[in-house]
Amino acid sequence: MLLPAAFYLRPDVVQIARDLLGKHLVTCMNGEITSGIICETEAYAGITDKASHAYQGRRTLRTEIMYHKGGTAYVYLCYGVHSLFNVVTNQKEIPHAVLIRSVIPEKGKKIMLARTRKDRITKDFGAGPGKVSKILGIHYSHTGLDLTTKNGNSTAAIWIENHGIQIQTGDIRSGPRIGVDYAGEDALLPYRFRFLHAGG
DNA sequence: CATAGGATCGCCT
DNA sequence: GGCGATCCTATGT
Repeated sequence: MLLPAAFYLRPDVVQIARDLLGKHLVTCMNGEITSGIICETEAYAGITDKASHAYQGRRTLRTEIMYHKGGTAYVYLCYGVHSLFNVVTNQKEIPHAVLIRSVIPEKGKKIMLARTRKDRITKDFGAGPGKVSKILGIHYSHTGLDLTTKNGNSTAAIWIENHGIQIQTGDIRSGPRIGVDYAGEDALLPYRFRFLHAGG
């Protein structure tokens, strides 16, 4: 059920990005549980990937989290407004990560509506990395949280569950990542994965 | 210390 | 489809 550390410690970040499709991303913020089914991800392949924050082994206060062991949350602020949630993968010191780009709301929909100040859940409610964090209550201050325990810290916990959803290869679309034009030829790598669920 | 820019979103036309 | 919001982070002086 709860994804074990071994899931994240595997060496192939692209495979992990595929495997995360259909898994449940769960948060518990101040006692409020919300969750969504992951249906879009992007792999960021560490020091050799021009699109990665850790390209060429860059280490800064922000990216240091990427060098933690697989199963750690890497959350950072984008465009001054959006917290983007990533799953760190691979062994300690190897800065691979998977960006979660969209989820289908599952548990705690009422809480999500309150967080977004909307009155109903539309089809694109959890589509987009900024929206994923918004509806699940994830903030960039949550960077560094351990995803392999439900305990987190006193106010926040994030984890991922396997509910046994089987995804056929034909239900996955891959393609280039979004918003990484600056990455030259690496911008063309097919590191983005989408789960084509029923109705979408 | 100053500055430029970003793995986006929502509202406007 | 075009654009402004909004502020942290990284880098340079």
